[in-house]
Amino acid sequence: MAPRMPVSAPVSPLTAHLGYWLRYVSNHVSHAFARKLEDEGVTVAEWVVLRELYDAEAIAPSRLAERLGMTRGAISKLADRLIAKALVVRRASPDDLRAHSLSLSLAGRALVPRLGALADRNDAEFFDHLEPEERQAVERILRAVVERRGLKDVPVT
Amino acid sequence: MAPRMPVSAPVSPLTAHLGYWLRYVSNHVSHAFARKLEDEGVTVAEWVVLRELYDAEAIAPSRLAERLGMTRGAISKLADRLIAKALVVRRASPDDLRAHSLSLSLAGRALVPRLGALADRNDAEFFDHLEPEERQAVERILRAVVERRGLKDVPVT
DNA sequence: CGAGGCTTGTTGACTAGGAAACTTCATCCA
DNA sequence: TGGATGAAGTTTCCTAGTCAACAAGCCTCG
Repeated sequence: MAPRMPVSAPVSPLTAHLGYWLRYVSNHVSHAFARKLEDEGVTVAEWVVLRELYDAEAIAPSRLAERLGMTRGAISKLADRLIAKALVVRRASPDDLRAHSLSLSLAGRALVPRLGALADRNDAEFFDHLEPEERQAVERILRAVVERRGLKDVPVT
Repeated sequence: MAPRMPVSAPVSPLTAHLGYWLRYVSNHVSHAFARKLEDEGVTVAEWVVLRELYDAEAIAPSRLAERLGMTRGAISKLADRLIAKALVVRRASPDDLRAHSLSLSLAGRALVPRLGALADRNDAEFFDHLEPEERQAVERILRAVVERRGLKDVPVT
């Protein structure tokens, strides 16, 4: 009957949660990607914006904020940075004096494929050893989670 | 032969990368968890530290930094906050005058099970609809990625 | 011994994003 | 028509990290 430290109630370990593993791996993937992008002078958030603009031709900051799950404030600053890097152009809308539009500069458009290659390479480094079925299973499951939760805003960093 | 916009080289969409889906889902899981923790006045990073200390009795800030994949600077400030909330105690080591140790206060120890329940609930909200095999498959695959990359530092936010 | 070189923890400068206030403009409808 | 309402963007303040410089203390080996 030795005196003992207070006995603690059992609490699930961090590793018991799928969310833990998602965050763990996701953080490492993003971090590795960030280091690759560094050489091109771009952050992950900036890459996401550039990639989004690559398809969109031109897009309003608000819509971008919705799509990326960021606040308009954040987009405003992000756009400032991208404009300072001459990768993005901001234009005032002729119809609505409040509205603006963002689109890629020529330099921006030229850069995206290079960054895309880095993104491909990064993903491959982490996941290429998976069996195709495994890879598809994970993607399918994650998509289903998104679907089920009705998530509409996208992550960023 | 109408004049056309510059034709863009094909670039994989963001959604082509598994890393994208990991980040997407992970961000939402963490965010939802953060909102639950809010009621208890604690952040996700703080929860991770508390949970870590729950098992460890006492631990050096540096070790914590390694385990959590944060810098010592970040841990230093994080500890300040937890101490300010009276959830954690910092003691100087008698042997090594540089070294400190962090451990839970009684209030901290009492809080962890409550937070653990929130963590369980949060994970369940996102992933309980999965078939057990699906859930296990995802966990197994993510663990394998970690193993394979030799990742040793853990994510945070 | 004692000087150089680690390690430990803290601090300050900086970065990126969120929340909310604010400006400017459009719109709607009484 | 003109005042209320609300949307678009920007800005300010706050938080929470990193990085790099630092002080203090340990340790090693000449």
